[in-house]
Amino acid sequence: MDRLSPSEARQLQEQLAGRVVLRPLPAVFSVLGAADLSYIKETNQLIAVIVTFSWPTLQPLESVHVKSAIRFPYVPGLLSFREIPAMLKAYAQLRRPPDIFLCDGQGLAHPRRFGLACHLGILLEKPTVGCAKTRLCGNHEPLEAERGARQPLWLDGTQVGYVYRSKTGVKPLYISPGHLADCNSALWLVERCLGRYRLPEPLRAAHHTATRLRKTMMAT
DNA sequence: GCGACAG
DNA sequence: ATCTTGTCGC
Repeated sequence: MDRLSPSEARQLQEQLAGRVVLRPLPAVFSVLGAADLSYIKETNQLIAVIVTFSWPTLQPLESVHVKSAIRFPYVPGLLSFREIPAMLKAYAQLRRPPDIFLCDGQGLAHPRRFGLACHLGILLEKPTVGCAKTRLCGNHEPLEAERGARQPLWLDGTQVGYVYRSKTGVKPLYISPGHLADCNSALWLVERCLGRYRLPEPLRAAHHTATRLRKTMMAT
């Protein structure tokens, strides 16, 4: 999965998309993981952070991070090829592997039905859920402004996820199953992870850690 | 050809 | 993603 051309990457996505399994998330599990990245412009590197939490209490368990050289440019639709190498490196540092992963990006809500969350799920063979801050593709009916409002996200006549207003008056979240999950349980998981803010707490924690590390490392 | 386009 | 201050609205 290293030095692919964009067209080869798209071809690989179409192939791997056939392996994605859609089904409800496990009813019982004990560790939830969340991953996020920050970018170090000066060295053209990525910092990958994975934070794990006990479920369902969401108490922090451990946090790992790695620096990784960028091997693939950012291309809309091919984000996973840029981020996954760093995420796998961080994953190897974990003492206790998560049962389920929350990802900062799309899952099924992708032109070839193979967003970042699907890719990570297939490689780790674990349930994953995608939670993106903005839309990549798909259409939906108008969303009410109140917290909790939701609309199915459609792509070519099939539902690929939900557009979900996590807080009143904020921009919605784009939630879609990655692997070993489905639209409804993906939304359920995100709802269960919400705290006071727009983003689910695990992703906020991973994002804050990644951002803080970037600034810390710039001074090194 | 034109607009859209996760992080 | 990152570059960036004040400011409008819950």
